[in-house]
Amino acid sequence: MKYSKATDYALHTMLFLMAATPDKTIGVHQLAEKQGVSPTYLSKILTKLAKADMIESASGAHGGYKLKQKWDELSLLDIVHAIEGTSSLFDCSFDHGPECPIQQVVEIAEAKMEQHLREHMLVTLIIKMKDKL
Amino acid sequence: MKYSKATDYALHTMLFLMAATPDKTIGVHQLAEKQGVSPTYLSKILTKLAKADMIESASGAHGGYKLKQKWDELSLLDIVHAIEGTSSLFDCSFDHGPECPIQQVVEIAEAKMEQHLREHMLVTLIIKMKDKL
DNA sequence: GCGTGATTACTCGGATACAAGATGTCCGAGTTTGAGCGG
DNA sequence: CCGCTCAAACTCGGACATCTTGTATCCGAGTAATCACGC
Repeated sequence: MKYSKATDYALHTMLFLMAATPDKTIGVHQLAEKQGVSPTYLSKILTKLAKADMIESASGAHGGYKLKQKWDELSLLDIVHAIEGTSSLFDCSFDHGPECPIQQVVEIAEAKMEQHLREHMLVTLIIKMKDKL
Repeated sequence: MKYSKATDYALHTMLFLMAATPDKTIGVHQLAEKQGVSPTYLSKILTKLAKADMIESASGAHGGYKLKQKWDELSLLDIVHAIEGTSSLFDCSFDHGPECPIQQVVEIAEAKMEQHLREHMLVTLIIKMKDKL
């Protein structure tokens, strides 16, 4: 049970974009190189973020990705959800009545984790690590 | 990002064992049938629980699995850890200094989830659903 | 100088390849129980 | 009635087979900027 590497790439890419001038578009190539990923693969991940309306892509020469408007309101959870999806951690496959007690406990636990991720904005992370990007 | 079905099977199997007379050994076949899994596969999962010292196996005729001593002290988290492993949700693959701030946030979030799972004992779940097994 | 077209530098999206892990099956080996059988 | 043997009913563990998902690459198509060229 792990977050995929895609989540890792997505998070770091968002930090890069925020650390740079927020309005500037940056090419996939440059973003990929910093993290040692192939540009095509990163592009796929960024497409997901674009569909989640967090960034937007500009095609053509000097194209690339840049942040959308409310980028300073994004939390860690937003990114995780965009990449990993929002479905529950646990699906009870045994039929015992309307609600599985195990399921309920796990869902609350999951909610606590998500709450913590929701409380942490990407912007505040930038401050902590701006010099290390 | 999901718990595997194996975790699901493991949890339910533990509940079955607890709902039955705790000292009784029950065959894999019977346990598997209730959940609609193949006995051989379930056996693999139960081997993990046995290695984690939660249950013990008795071979030979009338063999099967039964709970070990401190079964009433087991939490949901114990089972999850036994099956899913204990490694962290997130591995930062980007090199920026000793500690990745993202990593720290995720780890705390994860700890909150685990705390909640740790607080819920399997025994208390049994009470809620004893009639539905 | 200005429009037009070609070139270049990009992203986009689908198709595909590859790898790893989850899921599930098969079988040979070992172990305990209990029944059958001979003394 | 006792003890020995043997078959039956199990689990154990390793070796596979299969399926799904994550990871990654390739390429054709589209698009925007820029440059070249002709008027």
